[in-house]
Amino acid sequence: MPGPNAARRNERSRRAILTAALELLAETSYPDLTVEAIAARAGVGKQTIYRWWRGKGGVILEALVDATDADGEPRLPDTGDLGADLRTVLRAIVAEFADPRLSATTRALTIETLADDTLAAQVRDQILRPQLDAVKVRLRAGQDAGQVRTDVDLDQVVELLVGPVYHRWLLRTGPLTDDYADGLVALALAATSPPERPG
Amino acid sequence: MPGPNAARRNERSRRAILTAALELLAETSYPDLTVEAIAARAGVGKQTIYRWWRGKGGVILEALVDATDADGEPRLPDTGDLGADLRTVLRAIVAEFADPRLSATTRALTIETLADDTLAAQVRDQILRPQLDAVKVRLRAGQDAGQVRTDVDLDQVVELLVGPVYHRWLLRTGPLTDDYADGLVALALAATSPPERPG
Amino acid sequence: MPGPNAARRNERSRRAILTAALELLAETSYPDLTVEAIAARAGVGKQTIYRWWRGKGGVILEALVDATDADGEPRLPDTGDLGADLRTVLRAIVAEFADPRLSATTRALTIETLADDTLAAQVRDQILRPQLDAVKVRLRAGQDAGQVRTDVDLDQVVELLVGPVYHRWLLRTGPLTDDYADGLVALALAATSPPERPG
Amino acid sequence: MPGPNAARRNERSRRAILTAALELLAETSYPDLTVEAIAARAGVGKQTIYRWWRGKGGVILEALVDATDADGEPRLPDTGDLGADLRTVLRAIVAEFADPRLSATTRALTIETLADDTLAAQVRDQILRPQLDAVKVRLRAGQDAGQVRTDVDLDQVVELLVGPVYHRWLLRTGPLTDDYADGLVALALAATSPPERPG
DNA sequence: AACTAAACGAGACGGTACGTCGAGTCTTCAG
DNA sequence: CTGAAGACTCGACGTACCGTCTCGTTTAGTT
Repeated sequence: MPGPNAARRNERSRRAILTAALELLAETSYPDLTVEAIAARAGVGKQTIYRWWRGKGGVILEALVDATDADGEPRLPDTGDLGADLRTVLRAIVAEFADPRLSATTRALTIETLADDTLAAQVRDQILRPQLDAVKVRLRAGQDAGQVRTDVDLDQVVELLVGPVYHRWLLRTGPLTDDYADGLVALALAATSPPERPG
Repeated sequence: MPGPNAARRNERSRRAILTAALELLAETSYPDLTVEAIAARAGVGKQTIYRWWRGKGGVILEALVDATDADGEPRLPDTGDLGADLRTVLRAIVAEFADPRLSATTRALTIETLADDTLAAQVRDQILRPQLDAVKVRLRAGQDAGQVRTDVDLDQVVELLVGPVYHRWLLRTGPLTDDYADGLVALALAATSPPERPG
Repeated sequence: MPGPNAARRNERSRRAILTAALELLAETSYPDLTVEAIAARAGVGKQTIYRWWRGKGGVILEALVDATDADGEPRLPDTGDLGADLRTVLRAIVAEFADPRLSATTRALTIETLADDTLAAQVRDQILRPQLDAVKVRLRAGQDAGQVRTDVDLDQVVELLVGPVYHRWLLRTGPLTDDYADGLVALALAATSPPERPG
Repeated sequence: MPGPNAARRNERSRRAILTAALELLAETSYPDLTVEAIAARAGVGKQTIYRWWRGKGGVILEALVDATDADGEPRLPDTGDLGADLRTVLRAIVAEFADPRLSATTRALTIETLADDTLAAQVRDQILRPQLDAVKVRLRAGQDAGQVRTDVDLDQVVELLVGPVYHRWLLRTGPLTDDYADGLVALALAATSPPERPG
């Protein structure tokens, strides 16, 4: 995307920068994370960072995208039991937010996102959307199987599941546990289960 | 709370600082808001800010608390129609997040909150909790009136309403409209309405 | 000289301030000596210092004048042996400059003097002049006794004795010893002894 | 001497800083001279000053050394007439101290010198010593020519000439004129002329 | 295999803001 | 109604990073 000739890019430096950034993020808070420190830790000139990224936000984003891509396309299990499948994925999400190590990058990106619309769009499209869509796909399968009403907006249902977790994590209004995840799934299913068919 | 003798505090300076902070926040992004600028705008020495607050985060918090307190105890309407009442409040919340002016302070506090647990707790208890509790009170009234199942955790229901809005606002995954608010209320009601009583 | 009614002045505070100033001067370098510290040490409000003095320079001056006055009018010995008397006084001066404790105040006043003409005049007239004049008086007695030429400016001779000491002390160009003092006296006497009277 | 790589140093910035410092010193008193003002006047970041100097004292020192070096090795005239030569140089020294513009830097360095031993040593060795030595050289020539006694310490004689000037300048005890300079030379010569040779 | 141009490490640069310190002034309150 | 205590405005301090800008030095990809 940027001006310089990407073909000549030093992959070793790129990896060192991403690694250093994640390491430092695990050691300090995000506002205390500096481009200078990343460059020093990576054994790299500052210019090499600014040549390829717009700042620390971009570096963190790419680090996270890299990590996510390694997992391949996210795909939810489909055991036929919609509730069980949703519980599985929501428990995983809750666990990720509860883990201070894993949530450090999320926290970092959230901060940067609040002030930088460009970055926000990238985070949304490259990281968040695929994960939300995976849930949505599973819900659609539930619709097809008659377990979910057909007159609901599936995007909204996804947010009904994920939004409260995000809210609770950011604002620390309560514990992030498996029970909490299960409760959310129960509520979401209750909200979207089709009306009883009269005999 | 801090060291200096609060009795000798200059109320004029305090007000000038809070006002200046809110003004500047409306003019620039939060990361561009500096203590130096607040002091200059307020016609106050920087030391007077650092004497009473720990940084710009604390100032914004107090400014917002002040503004909130002025409104008095938040109290939801109770017209007897639970759905209508919830739509009213959720539309208000959505409108607030959609208004760039109003959401600037919220955005600012959210950023600071992500890196400062002390501040996070203050925001939660002094600003957020009262608002959430107001919704909760209305829901409990709904429970008493038999409009809401008695076996649900009302805190969780509140989050079911507010969490998705917060999620959508922060991550910009969709528009914040009245329709969206109404849809959330419909889902929440469907999730919590008591089972049909057989005739 | 100052505005406030001197009659109402609190002598206890005045003494406490002067004492605190001298104590602190012995503990830290002069630029590190602050009005704030003096006030704190003396158990006095800052205003009480600014009410009666123009700053730390004035305080130090008064402290030194006070100390000097206690010694009464300086008077050089007159044993009839001009050389011996001058050696006595010059050795004392050299010793005072060589003593780090005693020279701290002198150093402090000199600094302040360099930037404040008013203070410089006070130092000159209240502290320095009496000391120089005492030497001058002894030299005049020498003149009367025919030991000193009558065609020399005695002020200049005094400076001939004291100037080099001051120079050496300030610029640290050599040791300040009794031998050095004696050498200066010898040179000064040689410069001012009357011509041989032909038999 | 400092940490950073001197080879990469920007000579333009260095010159701008020294020039700005001298300009500002001519405009304000030394205590009112701030690093911030020097940086602003020089169009330079403050860090660039602190990177290469320890503070304003060091800057002034280097500015003065630079100016002095430009003059090359100081060398006193030797016309054969010792008295005339000494009068020439002492009149020059007196004139320099009497000139408010020229004495501003001297005054500044003296202040800093009083509180910083490291700087004092630099001033002594790099600025003062060469000037004093030049006088000493001329005196030694006088000794060789039989105009000065061989049993006097020439360093002491130099101080006999310069010390009183310094003293009078600092303490403002009298005017700094050519007559004063001539009088000092006369006294010094009288103090050091060899005894009459009996015919 | 030498040439050339870009990316690289290093780090100095002009800046901005930080959080602290002290100056000198102004206000409050106890004796 | 003085004077201690100390909060106030102001402005400089010295530091930390920002993002830009040279410097030589690798390191590719031509020629």
